[in-house]
Amino acid sequence: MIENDIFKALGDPTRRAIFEKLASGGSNASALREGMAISQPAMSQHLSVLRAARLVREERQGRFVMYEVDPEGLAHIARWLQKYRNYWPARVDALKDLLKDMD
Amino acid sequence: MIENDIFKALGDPTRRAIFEKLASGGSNASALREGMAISQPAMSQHLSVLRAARLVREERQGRFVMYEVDPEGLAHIARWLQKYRNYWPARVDALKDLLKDMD
DNA sequence: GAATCACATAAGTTTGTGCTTATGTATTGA
DNA sequence: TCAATACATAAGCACAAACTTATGTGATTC
Repeated sequence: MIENDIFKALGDPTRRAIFEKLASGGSNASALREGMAISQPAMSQHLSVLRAARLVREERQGRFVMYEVDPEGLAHIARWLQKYRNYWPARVDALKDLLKDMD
Repeated sequence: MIENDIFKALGDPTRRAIFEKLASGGSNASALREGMAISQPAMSQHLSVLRAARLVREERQGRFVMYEVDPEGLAHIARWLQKYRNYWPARVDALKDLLKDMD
């Protein structure tokens, strides 16, 4: 049940902050820590949780490990959300616009 | 930080099951329990968490309390997701279709 | 107004989560 | 090959979360 991993991963504010940082550009684990008052092991553990949820993916580059957003996790949320489309309020125009952009 | 409440609420499989049930039709708390191997207090507590996250809303009807999906929580997830639209994979056609339906 | 029904809340227990310090592992460069 | 760097893993601790049983509260019915 991947939804569990995804929602649990995003249920922690520190992890969402890390994810948000990565969303504005890939980075290695050490660089991610800058300005974040978080220990190295804590960061490593958070990244591990995000990776298990497929919200983030890694690629080793020498002795650094580059992290970046994995679209798979986000896509999964989008698919989950879609199941409840009947309940979305009428004012999702912003979302409509964004999808127009993708054409 | 409402995202915390929302994602934490959805991070529990029992709570997602409850939400899913409500998505296919409003119901009172007792009716929700049917076929769910969950105690009455547990259900009440789960509903309380879902309500705090604005994923669900209630309305007292006599001595019953009707629960139904609150669009506000879902909309909040949609808005959150939208921030990362750059990372959505190209194949979100299903989502596009759904938005066409809303026109 | 007393019993009953539908549900909420309280208090306690167990398990899970997020952190810490300590140590291990892979890669690089002197 | 040895030290340093970048990161992962292990173990332990404190707190939160999900359950339980017991009890409280508001609405209905007799």
